[in-house]
Amino acid sequence: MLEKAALILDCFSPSGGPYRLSELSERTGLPKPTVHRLAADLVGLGWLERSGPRYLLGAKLFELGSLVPHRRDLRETALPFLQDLFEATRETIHLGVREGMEVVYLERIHGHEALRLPSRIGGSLPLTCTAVGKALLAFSGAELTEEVLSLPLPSLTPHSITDPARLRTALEKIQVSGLAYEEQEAASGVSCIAAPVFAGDNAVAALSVAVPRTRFRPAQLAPAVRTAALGLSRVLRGAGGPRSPLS
Amino acid sequence: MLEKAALILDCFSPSGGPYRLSELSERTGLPKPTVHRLAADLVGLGWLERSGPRYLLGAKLFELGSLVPHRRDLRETALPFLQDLFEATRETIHLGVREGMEVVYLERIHGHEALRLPSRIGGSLPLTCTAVGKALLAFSGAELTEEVLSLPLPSLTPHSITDPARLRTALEKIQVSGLAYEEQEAASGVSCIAAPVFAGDNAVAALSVAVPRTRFRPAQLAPAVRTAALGLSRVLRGAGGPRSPLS
DNA sequence: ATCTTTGTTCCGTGACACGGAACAACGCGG
DNA sequence: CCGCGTTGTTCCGTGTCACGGAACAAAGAT
Repeated sequence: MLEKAALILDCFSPSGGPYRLSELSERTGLPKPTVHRLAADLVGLGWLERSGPRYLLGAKLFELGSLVPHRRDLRETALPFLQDLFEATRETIHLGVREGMEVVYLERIHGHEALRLPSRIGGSLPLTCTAVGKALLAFSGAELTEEVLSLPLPSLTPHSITDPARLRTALEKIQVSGLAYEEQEAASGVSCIAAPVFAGDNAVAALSVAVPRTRFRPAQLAPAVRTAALGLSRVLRGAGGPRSPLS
Repeated sequence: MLEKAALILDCFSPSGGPYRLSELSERTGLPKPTVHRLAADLVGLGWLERSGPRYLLGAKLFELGSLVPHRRDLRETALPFLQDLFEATRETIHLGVREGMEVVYLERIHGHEALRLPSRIGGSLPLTCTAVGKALLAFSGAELTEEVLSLPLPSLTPHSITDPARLRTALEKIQVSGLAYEEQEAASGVSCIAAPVFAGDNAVAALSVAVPRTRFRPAQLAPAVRTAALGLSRVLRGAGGPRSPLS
């Protein structure tokens, strides 16, 4: 029963858009009466909302989602640095963490100029075609790198790297420089530069600046991103303590 | 069964803190084996996580919560204005909406100086003792005002307004000026100024600047807050269209 | 070493989730 | 205006699986 409720809620990933009863029934594979009953229950709990014939994710989920400790704490301590980075660049800023073989975005701030990007808070993208993802991958241990390279590389645009050899050399450069670049691999017309945030040897997060390709000036962005990432690393080291628990 | 799962998850509001099995059992009133089984199921779905003997809210909830349309869309269109406001003031910025007789915060951005405030993203506070809440209340129709005034007024600090008459005159001033003030009513040592965001006659949101009491200069903050709120109102009007559906 | 508290497993019982079928309410084209 | 496909809702008999007491195991506390 929980499982079926989860199936229903998962329909809303990643579009979030409203669905009708029969769409939910079709997408979940559950019979209509079952969806009807469960959806009603979920509405009662505030996990879904219903406006006319359409179902939407409910406010309660927003409330619960905001409380998830990992996400909330990191976002909270990172925010001042993201703001610094935004003020320094006035471009779109990302904060992301690794989850399996994907990057999950915890925060994304921007000004009035809306860049059309596939990244969304709470959403995930392949590690291999975003700057944040590459920064994370380059500092997540050799085993993960090998695993990623052994699988077919997904692509978001025609520019996404799909050649394992190219990716490998790219990762090596990132490990040396501490900076990850990406040009139109996640969205056409957008370039990106990212720096890893460390807590120990491995990256626990990464932050990036996304810029329209036409005005991408890496030399000017690099110091800002690096500074922000190092500042955050330092605060995390101090806050979590050097005793940082393994699990 | 869904209801019981919801009881468990609701234990994490508002602290979000980790709980042990028996704490969950006690807080929910459910017998231990039941909680044990449900918690295991929830972990399987990613709605809870378990580190050692402690349960935490899981990453899946963050993902789902980020998709809730009302919250996400408003937050997204408001963000550039929040950034403007932050750059102009370099103080803590809030974005909130009304939900029943409380204000729910959708966003809170700040710099390195951490103000100790009761407001949290996804969290809710009484309408009556926050600037955002008062701005919302003043423009949510007379019926709601009367209902709020007819009930005992909650307080967060000794400075919170508890006298209905005082609150009534305060609301009238807000309706005239389009600005809501609050001094140490939500947190001692912190003052706040808020402006409503309109979509039609009523406020759909409000945004505020929170400042340490000692450097609270309303005359300098007021124009900035008002400008941001009006800018957001204008964009919302344009985006949602003047045909804005009722439901 | 003993006791207390917490976590886990087991399992018989019965509540209630389940979904096919039948019905009602739309919306559309003729 | 009226059939007709689609979608939403209600009903209800069946069978399942959630339920939680009891008993056991593990971890701290004294």
